[in-house]
Amino acid sequence: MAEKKIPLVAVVGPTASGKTRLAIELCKAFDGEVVSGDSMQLYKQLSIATAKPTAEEQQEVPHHLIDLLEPWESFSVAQYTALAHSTIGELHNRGKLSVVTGGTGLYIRSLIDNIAFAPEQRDELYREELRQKAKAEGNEAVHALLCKVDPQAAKAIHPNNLGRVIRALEVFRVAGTTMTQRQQQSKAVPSPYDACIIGIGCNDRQKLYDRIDLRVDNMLKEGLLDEARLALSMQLSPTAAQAIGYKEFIPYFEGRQSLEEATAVLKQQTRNYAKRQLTWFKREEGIHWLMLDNYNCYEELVAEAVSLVKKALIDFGH
RNA sequence: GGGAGAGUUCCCGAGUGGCCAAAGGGGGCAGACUGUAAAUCUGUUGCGUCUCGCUUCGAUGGUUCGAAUCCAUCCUCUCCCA
Repeated sequence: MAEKKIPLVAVVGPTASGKTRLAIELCKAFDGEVVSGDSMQLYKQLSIATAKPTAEEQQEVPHHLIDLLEPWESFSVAQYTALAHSTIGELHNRGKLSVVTGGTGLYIRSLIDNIAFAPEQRDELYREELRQKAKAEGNEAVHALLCKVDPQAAKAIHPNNLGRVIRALEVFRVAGTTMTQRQQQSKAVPSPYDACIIGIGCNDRQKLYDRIDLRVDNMLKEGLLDEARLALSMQLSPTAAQAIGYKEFIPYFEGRQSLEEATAVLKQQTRNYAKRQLTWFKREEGIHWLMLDNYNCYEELVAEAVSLVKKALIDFGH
C-alpha cells in the first residue's frame, strides 16, 4: 500500500515570463505558499538582478527559500533539494499547498524527481591535478581517463566539457562508484510528490526577448547599478558570482565601456539564458505549457492555470 | 573645392587572381545537462532536386581560361586639408 503522495504545483519557464506573479495567484487560489526554485534568489542582497519577488509581493503570500544565504556562501543542488523537501513537508503538515517556482531547471527537476544525493565527497587536489593535465595535454587526455573508468559517462560528456569530465572522474576516485552507477542509484526512491507542472512559454520568441529587454531597463530604474556596485564589492561565492546582472557592468565601472554598451551586453546575456532555460524545460515531460501570446491578457492565462491546477488536484485525489 | 581611405554573407571582421559560399567572433536556431547550473559544453547557420548545381563580397562595365580580390566609371560613408 503506497503512502499518499504530497500534491505539488510547480511554475517553470524562462526568465521574464511572469512566473512570480502566476505563483502568487495560484497560492491565493489554493491556499498555497511559494517555494522558490531559483539558485540566485537564495541570496540576500542580490535582489533586483535576480528579479526576486518584491517586499509587497512577499506580503501577499508567504515565500520560502529566498534570502537564506549570504552572497559569499556557496551552494549546491544537493543543499537545495534538502531544504526544499523539508520546506514542502512542513507546508503539507500545515495543510498548505506548495507552489514551487523558479527558473533553475536542475534544482526543480532534482526536487520533483527526488534525486538522491550522497554525502558530498570532494577531492580538490585531484581536481587540480586533472586541470593541470588538461592544460598540458589537452582536454582529450583527461577525457581518455574517463573512457577507461566509465565509458558510458564518457560517451555522454563532451571532452571539452572539462568540468563535468573532472567531476565524473572525481566521483569514481572518491566514492569508488562510477558516475553512471551513481546516477542510477540516485533514482532509486520514487518521488513523494504528485506534481502539476505549469510552464509559461511564448510562441513568438521575439516577444519574450522584448520582455527581457524591457525588464532590464526597469531593473536599471530600480537601482540595479547600486546593487551591482555593492555586489561586486563583496567576495561573492563562486555560485553567486555567476549571477547575470553584476559582472556585465564591470567594463562600465572601469570606464572601458559606456552604460549603453554594458546594458546591451546584459540584455544579451539574459536572452541567451532564457534560451537555455527553454531548451531545458522543453524536454521535460509532463509540463502543461501556457503560451503568453495565446491570451489577450494575463488574467486569462492565470484563469487557465487555475483550472489546470484544480483539475490536477482532483485527479490526485485531493 | 583639394587629399587619404573604406564599402564582404543577419552584425563585427579576415580575405588582395584559382585551394572562397568566403577564416574568426557575435547573434539566431537546435541540442546536452545529477553537487559552481543565471554555470558549463556541443552542433548548425546563402539557395537548391545537396558527393553536384545555382546566386552572393556597394553598382555597372571591362581585363582574364578564371575576380571578393586587377582596371574604369558611378553611388555611399569616414577622415584630413581648405
